[in-house]
Amino acid sequence: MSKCEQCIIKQFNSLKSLTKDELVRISACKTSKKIKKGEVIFEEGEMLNGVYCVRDGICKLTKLSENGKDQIVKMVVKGQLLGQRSIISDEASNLQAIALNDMEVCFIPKSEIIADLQKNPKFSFDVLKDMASDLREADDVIVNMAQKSVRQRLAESLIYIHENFGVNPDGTLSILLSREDYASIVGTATESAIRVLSQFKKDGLISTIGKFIKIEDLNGLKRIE
Amino acid sequence: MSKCEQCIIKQFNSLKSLTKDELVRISACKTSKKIKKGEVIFEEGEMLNGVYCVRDGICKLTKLSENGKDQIVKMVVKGQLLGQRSIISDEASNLQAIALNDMEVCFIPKSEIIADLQKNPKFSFDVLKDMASDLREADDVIVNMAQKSVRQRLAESLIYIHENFGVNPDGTLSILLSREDYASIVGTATESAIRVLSQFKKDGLISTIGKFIKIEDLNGLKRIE
DNA sequence: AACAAATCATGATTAATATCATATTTTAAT
DNA sequence: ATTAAAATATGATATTAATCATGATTTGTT
Repeated sequence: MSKCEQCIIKQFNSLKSLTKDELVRISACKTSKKIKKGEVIFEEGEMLNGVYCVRDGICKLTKLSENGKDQIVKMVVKGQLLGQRSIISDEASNLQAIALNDMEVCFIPKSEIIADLQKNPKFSFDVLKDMASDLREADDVIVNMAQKSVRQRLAESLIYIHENFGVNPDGTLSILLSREDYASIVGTATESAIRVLSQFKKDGLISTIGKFIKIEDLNGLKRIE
Repeated sequence: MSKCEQCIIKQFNSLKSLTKDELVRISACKTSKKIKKGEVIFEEGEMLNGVYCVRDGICKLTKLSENGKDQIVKMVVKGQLLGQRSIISDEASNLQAIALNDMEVCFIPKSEIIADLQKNPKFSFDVLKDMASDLREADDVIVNMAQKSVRQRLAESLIYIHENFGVNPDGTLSILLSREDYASIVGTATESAIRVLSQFKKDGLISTIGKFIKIEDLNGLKRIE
């Protein structure tokens, strides 16, 4: 099993602020896990015993609405941490995590993380910054949900995925999502998401290669009202 | 000017985790301010030089949407801190803060807060918890915005205000908001907010005393679909 | 290869909400 | 007190998106 001290993934999250010693200790008690596409990493309402460091793959964080529909609140990709919020507030998770493709994660026990948070101010400040950034993003999502049309939100989601999660060699979005997932990000009916994507395709804003989506006219998407 | 060490307000926020010494130091460099109803505390895009501790009054945090409408993202009341997020991420504020009534706040310079965050792990863990809680609330708002009707969102906003900000002696909501503010919380047109509130009144779910709103049938509001 | 199940697609209809228009009432200013 | 401006209210209409219905296509399974 590879060692945290040498793992390059941590460069992308707050674990980079841990000392060598702390990393060695974490490495000793962490467990690596492979998670299959579609598998649940943790459930909404579940008490987490630690955080996950995503070494590879992507997952979605969803919340079940009272009307029975799932809403995707955030996507977490390689390099990011999963579950800090619940660990910090010492509450059951408010979100469910589901793998969108095959994943590789390291699980770090809660006690270890909490100890480091209380001992290493640099680490805790880094986690604080992460959370501040998540909060800012959440504010943006709230405003978009409240004020923009489904067309706009879907266009912006495509742009967001393009800019934040990158593209494959052929230019298609690296993340493969079902139409239902898109609907669940945007907060609309699946049929509506399908309709809007079809329209984008007709208008030459996007194209599809198999199930993959490619943005053909980024500026056009940005101009959607 | 009153001293932070003796101020009871801090019991309600993370400043309570500061040591006596730290509080004395903060007390020495803080400034008290009175803010009139409607006054802007800070603008979206403004660099904050510190955080505000709200001693009295209520303010709204809004974000301007691209379509020119303001969205209320959060309300901050007596006892809470204002501006931590921006200070921590060292970015311009993503939100504008406007007083909803006359306020009294203490301004604590950024350098002081940052120093304490880096020195006092208990304080920084407390701020972390605050932020985690804000993030959880933001997730809930996202899901509500995405999945619920205007009627539901407005009903829930009334309940939220009732439960979190309390009522006056006559049972009316302690916070006085314009119909435009309600629209801006729910993310709808002002006319729509007015219409829904009128309907709630006709249905006996709420009543109004002057401009104040009183919840008459809490369970009825909760049952709104 | 054959089949079932899931996903994607599109049309028709309905429901929710935005927008525009216009009163009425309340608040603020002179 | 009078007037202007802002906030509240309500109707009519237009737009957006949800829902219901039905097929086509893709994917996974035996």
